[in-house]
Amino acid sequence: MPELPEVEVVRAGLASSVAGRTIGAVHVLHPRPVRYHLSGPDAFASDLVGRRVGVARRRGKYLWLVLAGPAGDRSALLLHLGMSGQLLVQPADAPDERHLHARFDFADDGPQLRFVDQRIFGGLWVSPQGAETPAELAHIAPDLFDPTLDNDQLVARIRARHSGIKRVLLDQGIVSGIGNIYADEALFQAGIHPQRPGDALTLADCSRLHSAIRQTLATAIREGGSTLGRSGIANYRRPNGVTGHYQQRHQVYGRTGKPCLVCGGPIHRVQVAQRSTHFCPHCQPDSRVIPSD
DNA sequence: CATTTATCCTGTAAGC
DNA sequence: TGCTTACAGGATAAAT
Repeated sequence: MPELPEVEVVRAGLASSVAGRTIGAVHVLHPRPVRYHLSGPDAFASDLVGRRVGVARRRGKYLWLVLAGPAGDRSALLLHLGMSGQLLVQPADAPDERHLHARFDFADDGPQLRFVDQRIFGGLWVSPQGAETPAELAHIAPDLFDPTLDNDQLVARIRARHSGIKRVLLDQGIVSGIGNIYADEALFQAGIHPQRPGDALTLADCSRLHSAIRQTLATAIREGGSTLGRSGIANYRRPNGVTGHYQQRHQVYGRTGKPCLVCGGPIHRVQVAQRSTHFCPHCQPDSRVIPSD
């Protein structure tokens, strides 16, 4: 479930656990997660050994570790968790996790950084000039916490789309960081039907949606993100192994058929962009424009 | 051109 | 108990 809140919590966890440490060895146990590092797994490892980890940054669902090193080198270790990726900081003597695909040992022989990913949709690669903003992220829009976000432009782009608003929110080229869970939660909070066309949103709708997204994401970050299910394998955890708690605050996601916490009516589920979409038909009417206040 | 779908993977849970 | 099918946090190339 790594969406913006989970990635931000992971970023903060890495900032406090691996920043300032020097990479001693890199073990790639499965080639797929480093598929975007075009020179191959061995080159991926050798590009990182001896580098000191600096600041941990994030944009949308991507995060990167700036690498201090030879003067003038501005490279970064770029990471994406995909659907089921986890970054765990573990003692060197901890047994290998199931689906452990890459391990970073540090020169101080302290806890290791491990990349674990059941579905292997995630990826790790070195971005040569990626210290500020990796070139690989050129097509990814700023997220709602990015100071460079142009809100007027965002509203214009939303209202230029005829697709349903949920599909628009999931498009990382429009605004980044929002995934399936937080799209549903934010649209519920804003009182907007997920299939309302973007070009049918009023300015007041956009303003309410903007506030709802920011509040939803900010609260989720404070709660450590959302950890779903009980199976453990593919579940999101912070690098220190602690689970998130925001799933307890979900209003619509995963609540199909249960009573809406506002009006009591049943939560519906439909498919939007091949993703399960949860909403309250009463609180999120299809066509009617809801007054701002 | 904008928009939608099919696909990459493994695992779990539900239905028969 | 076993087998089959649907579904799961995302991103993107290919098709429409």
